[in-house]
Amino acid sequence: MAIEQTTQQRIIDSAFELIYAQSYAEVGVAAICEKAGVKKGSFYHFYKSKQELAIAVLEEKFIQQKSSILDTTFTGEHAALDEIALFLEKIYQMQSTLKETTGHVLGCPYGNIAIELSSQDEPIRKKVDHIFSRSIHSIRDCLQRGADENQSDLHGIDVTATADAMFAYLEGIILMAKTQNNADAIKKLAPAILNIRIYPNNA
Amino acid sequence: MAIEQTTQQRIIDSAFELIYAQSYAEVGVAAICEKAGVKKGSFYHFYKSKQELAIAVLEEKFIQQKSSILDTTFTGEHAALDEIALFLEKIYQMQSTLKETTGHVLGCPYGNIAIELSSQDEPIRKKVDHIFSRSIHSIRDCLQRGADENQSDLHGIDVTATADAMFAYLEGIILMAKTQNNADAIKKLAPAILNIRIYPNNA
DNA sequence: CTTGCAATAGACCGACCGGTCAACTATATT
DNA sequence: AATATAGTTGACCGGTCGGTCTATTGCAAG
Repeated sequence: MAIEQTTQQRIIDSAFELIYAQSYAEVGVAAICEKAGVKKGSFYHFYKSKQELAIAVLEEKFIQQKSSILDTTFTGEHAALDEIALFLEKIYQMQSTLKETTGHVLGCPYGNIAIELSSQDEPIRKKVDHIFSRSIHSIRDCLQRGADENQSDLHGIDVTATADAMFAYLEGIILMAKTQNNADAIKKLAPAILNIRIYPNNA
Repeated sequence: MAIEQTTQQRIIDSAFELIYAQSYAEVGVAAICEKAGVKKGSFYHFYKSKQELAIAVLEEKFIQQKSSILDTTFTGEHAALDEIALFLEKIYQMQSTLKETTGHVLGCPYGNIAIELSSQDEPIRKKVDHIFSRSIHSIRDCLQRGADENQSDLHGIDVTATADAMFAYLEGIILMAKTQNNADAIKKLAPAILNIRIYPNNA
């Protein structure tokens, strides 16, 4: 049962938790080190800067969440829109749990970083952009299958643009839930994602 | 022609510009004072803390933007969905101009603050929440009129929830544009806002 | 002319920031 | 046992943070 974690893993986990609960700027390297039980010198042995750590955290945590959430939701076993609805339900559950345990709806860890740092730190902006792309990819594949199988009225949509739009809506309702500090906003607004559509050449 | 500004106004304008372009945490009181041409002692004569200033900035700038954007868009002179489309077009224009002038799509000034500080600073969270409520109010009134007049297929929708959903979508596409540092994302995703609908009792 | 107060000025504070560094230890290889 | 290397330690750096304090100015009312 002994959970043996490497120093690097403890740094990444601590950094994620602190930054997610607060913000990138608010969490200092010293706080991350303290939580991880690591001295500052060791920290800079593994990462040459706070920024480099942040990028490692984003990648590591996304990979974890992709396999635990995205890949278990978009399995291709159910109707496309059912899988999307299930996805939002899981997001709601997570934010709801966060509210209960921490007192705050913390929102999307990647969206939070994107908004805080996109205009100040280009490497981090690109990292989040890439993570968003990979998330949207899961939605796009789901929609593509639905369109190919003539599910709902998905036939004829611009699959890529519609996946982008649905993801944007998801980020939007998470932002509202965080601003209201109330996860129920997600539950209330979730259904509307199912009738988002973008069609080709409607410029 | 002499634009005489009070010290307080210069502080608020400087703070808004700096915080909008960077972030709340990244911009120090000293930087705000320097940009405003004010000494620190004067700053703390008017505001008892950086937080108090931030709240004043949010209120002041929202009032300005409400009268210059919301009130000139949602006039009741056009069809409801036309006014909403026009609103998104204006948002696109603003972000596009920002990209050209500053090199960055800066996103929503209130959404940025909400995400950065909601889980750390309750008074600021509440302030942004209230600003969002007032913005959504404009959309709701617009939709209500459209529903009353049987425009499009707006009759029978949950007007309040649909207004919330449309606003969430707006925030979402602005977030995507900021993350991609490309205002065109707004233009591409904007049309889908028009078929967002939430109906009563679909729990 | 004087009293009083809003506004300005700028030196100063302890705390904390990200990051560096030289010294030390543990482990694996030869 | 000797060596090399990865990992650890904690003191230390200059700079910045939000905020305080005292002294001074400008102006308006008596």
